[in-house]
Amino acid sequence: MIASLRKAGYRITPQRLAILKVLAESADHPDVGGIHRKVGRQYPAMSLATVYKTISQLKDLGQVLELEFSGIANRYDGKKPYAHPHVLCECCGKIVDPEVPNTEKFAADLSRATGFRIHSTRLDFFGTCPTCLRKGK
Amino acid sequence: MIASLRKAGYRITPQRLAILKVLAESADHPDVGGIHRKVGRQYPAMSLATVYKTISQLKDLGQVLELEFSGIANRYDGKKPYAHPHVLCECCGKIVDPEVPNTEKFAADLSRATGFRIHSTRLDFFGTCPTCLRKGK
DNA sequence: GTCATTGCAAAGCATTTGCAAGTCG
DNA sequence: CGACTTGCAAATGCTTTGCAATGAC
Repeated sequence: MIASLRKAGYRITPQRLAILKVLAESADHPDVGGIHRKVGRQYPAMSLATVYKTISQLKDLGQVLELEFSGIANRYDGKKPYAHPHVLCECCGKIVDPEVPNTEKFAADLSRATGFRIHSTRLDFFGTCPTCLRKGK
Repeated sequence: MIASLRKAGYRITPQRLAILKVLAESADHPDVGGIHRKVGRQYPAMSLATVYKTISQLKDLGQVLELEFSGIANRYDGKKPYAHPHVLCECCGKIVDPEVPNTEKFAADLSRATGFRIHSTRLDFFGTCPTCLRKGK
């Protein structure tokens, strides 16, 4: 990620490094608020705007995947920055990456059927996770 | 839709009828602004809030499918109010329903693999439609 | 020293909510 | 008539933007 930013002409600031670190280490698909909170332990003056701006650059460079939601804050995946299915628990907000084969074939079939050129894919499933189910929904 | 509202104890007002009419007749997955604009030809005083409230009720009754997007307004489908794949043109905003088989099987496999109980599904594809491609992207 | 970046505050949008006035049943 | 609805305005929550001060290279 650092190399990618440098190559694109962006400057490497301590704030950015801290944000990259959180993104690279988080397996839980955090939202901007969550990233800001974690980085804030080291940089209490960090602005939300800085997190948004840095993520936007990483997104443009293809280093981070943005999971868009309406109603709730977008979530970010710095570990697998390419389109893949997600399952979200509507009870606790947890997001997991299920094993699903042939997701690209899906898009290819679709492109053939509709004549669209497909740029990106969104395969999301919403439900209740095993932990929340056990707690009685 | 009318019967469904009445059965649920909601009143049938002229404003609601006009909104239902637009939803039932629109094949282009309109957003709230678009619905409001169309209904406004007959009811210039119609409030956006009324459109939002009516759609929310229809959503609860399962009579309308809400397509959530972040960044752009949500779109609504009153013709096929159950989860199905969509392809959206990022250039002109057009949404089409492609033919894709076995989408329920997808969710079933996933439920087995993750232990989640799946409530709803989101299969969206983003790209450029043939018309916009022809116009040179 | 330059120019990108930061942090703050204000603006922007889609959506929701509170409430007085109006109306369906 | 009483309870549900309407329409307005204000509020909310996430995200973006403008701008002066700061800091990377």
